[in-house]
Amino acid sequence: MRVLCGEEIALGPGKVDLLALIGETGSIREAAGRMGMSYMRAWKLIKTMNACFRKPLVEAVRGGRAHGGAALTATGRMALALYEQMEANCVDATRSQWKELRSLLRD
Amino acid sequence: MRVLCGEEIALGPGKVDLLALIGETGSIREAAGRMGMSYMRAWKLIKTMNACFRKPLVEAVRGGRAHGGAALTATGRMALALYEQMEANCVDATRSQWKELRSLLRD
DNA sequence: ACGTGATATATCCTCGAGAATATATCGCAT
DNA sequence: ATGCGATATATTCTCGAGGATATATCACGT
Repeated sequence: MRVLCGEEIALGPGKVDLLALIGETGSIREAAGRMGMSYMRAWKLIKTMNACFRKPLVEAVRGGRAHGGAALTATGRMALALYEQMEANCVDATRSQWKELRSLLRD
Repeated sequence: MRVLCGEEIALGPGKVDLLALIGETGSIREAAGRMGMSYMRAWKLIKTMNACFRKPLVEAVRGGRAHGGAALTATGRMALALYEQMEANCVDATRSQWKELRSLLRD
């Protein structure tokens, strides 16, 4: 499931996982590391997300006591929650057809 | 919405549109033309689909009275119908969250 | 003032997906 | 036999997304 914004992908599975991890860890670098992706890649995903929404989903600070960090904004937490709800609802609403379709698939 | 089969995409928006057009036109070439894609591309999509399912979704004949053509198999029609139902159910099941999420998006 | 560890951003480079091209094949009609 | 119009498949080529690398920036401790 993907949420599009023009040609860009505003939200997809990868971006959502990243959001969740940033919420947990409070760090872009740490979140990227846990997903096995480079900091660069994570940062570009975040840049895209922030550009797609009216308000940023992630806000980061440089320097400071903890040498910087990142956190979800209220909009970010809202978008994450909505996406997860939508996904759960989809799985639920397609269960019977999905079962039938899987039986037609090879693996 | 995408249906995966290992690493391959068994069904996605493009493939489903192609299936529908083949059902209507009875020809891979004609269907590809209407979607503005090359015959090669359409043929590769079909090859992938047929490989992902236990039985082919599209069967084609070469030569003959009408100089060949293509048609959906029973499995093909079933898969197409199931996908369309799943999509409709998803849209329905996520309407409220989707509306809320859209209000957070820029466009 | 300087080191530190995080974010921010530009620049180069690689690799592979997909387009383009070319060719083979089929089965019937004439 | 030969032509036709469709499918079938290999081969070559191109281009751009994404990774790798390098560097700048920040703000606080010490």
